[in-house]
Amino acid sequence: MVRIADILHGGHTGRELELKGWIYRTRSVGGKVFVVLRDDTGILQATISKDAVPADAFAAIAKALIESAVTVRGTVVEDKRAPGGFEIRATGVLVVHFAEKFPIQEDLSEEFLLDVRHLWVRSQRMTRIFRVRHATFAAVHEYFRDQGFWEVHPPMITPAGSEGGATLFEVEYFGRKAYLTQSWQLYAEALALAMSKVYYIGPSFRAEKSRTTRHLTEYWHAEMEQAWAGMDDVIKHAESVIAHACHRVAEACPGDVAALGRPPEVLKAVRAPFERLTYDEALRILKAKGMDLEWGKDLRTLEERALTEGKAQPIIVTHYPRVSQAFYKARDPTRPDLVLGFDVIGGDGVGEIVGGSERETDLETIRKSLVDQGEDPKAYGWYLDSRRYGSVPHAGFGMGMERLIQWICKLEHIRDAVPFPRTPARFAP
RNA sequence: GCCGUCGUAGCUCAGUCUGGUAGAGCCCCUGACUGUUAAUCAGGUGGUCUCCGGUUCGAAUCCGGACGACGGCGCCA
Repeated sequence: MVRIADILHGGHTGRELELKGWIYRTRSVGGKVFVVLRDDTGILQATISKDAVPADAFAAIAKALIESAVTVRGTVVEDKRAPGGFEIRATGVLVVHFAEKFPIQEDLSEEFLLDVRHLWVRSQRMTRIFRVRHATFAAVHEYFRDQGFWEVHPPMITPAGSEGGATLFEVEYFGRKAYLTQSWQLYAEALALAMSKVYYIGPSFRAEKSRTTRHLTEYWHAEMEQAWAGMDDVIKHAESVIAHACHRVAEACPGDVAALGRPPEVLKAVRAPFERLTYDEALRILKAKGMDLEWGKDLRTLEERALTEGKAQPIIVTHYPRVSQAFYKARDPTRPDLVLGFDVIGGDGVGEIVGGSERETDLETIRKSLVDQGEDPKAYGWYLDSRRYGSVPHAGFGMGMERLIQWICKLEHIRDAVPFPRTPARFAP
């Protein structure tokens, strides 16, 4: 089948061919109808003259509304008057389906677009993002496989959470309570002791009522776990996988990211290592900017924005205070009040893209952390077995795919990084 | 969990302060136009003013409540 993108690249100029697509715009001037068609690769104008096609076909195309499905047979010509510089001059045209009045027009509100999301996904903006998403997923898989990681899959239905008392979606499981996974974390550690280097990309669910431009209740999580590795080892993977994804997207869809507001040159220039600072250094920088954050408090949106302001690529913050960090994060042997944990923080309001850490290997230390956080170690019985049978240093991270895509595409809101976003207020369409 | 804004035609909104027969643009329909770029021009269709209750001779408008949505913060990826 002929692709519009190939026509726009001059690949079919002068040829007679048949194009299938949907009406994106239609204009009529008496004896001529200009129909802009879209397919999955772009938009192209078809020019239909009254005297070049059968009378009934002309009458049909003249009254076909936006989003009608049509096939056009004709010759591809280069013409400056056509949007995009190319058009197809029809010798035949068939309206496969006459669309009803399409609800989406020029003036749009966020609310309405979310109501008709199933139709809005046809827009140029959304299809551009989908192509970038496609390339991003491919790049992340490619990176980990090239680096010798095994793709292994955790369950989506789980008996408990991984982040202490965090917010889980409950599901009824044959009369018992189960939960949708919010991270493969605990399973990853078990799998890393089986397969050494493991990764996976899949959905995570968080029942947090977060009303922000960077939260979804259902999002795609790229996670990795590596045995015989420390924090620095996995930081390198985090930087490299992000850089690799940026490069691949820049190669695969430069026009799409450019149209979305992210010049492909910026993506090509993303390079590891990223700027790295410790939590203590971050606090000093913030203080110099007049933002006094109490030691021990997590960086908030405000602080993350200040730290990434003007940066062309994400930055990394390491060595967070141990207070209120997840129980499985390893203590810094030289500073027991810190953990060997890190975040990759993107600019443009995206914030934390990656969160990771070296894992605590000592059974008793983990037990104590669980108790300190008010958890019952018994509930983590199977997980704690990883510290009973051949416990080794290991580390890993989780990356929010939509956050990465949000950063790459410079999206104002994370919900556009996924076709049908799930947020606290909305789970339809 | 906290704070704020909004709800009128299919869509985007005005009208609400100061109560008196529901408005505009776009879409759509009809007609004109053989190079339009959000085409243009002329005419036309289209309403449970979110819902419930109250005040009033009279409520889109004033009062009370409910519901829904959007935006921001916190938490996280």
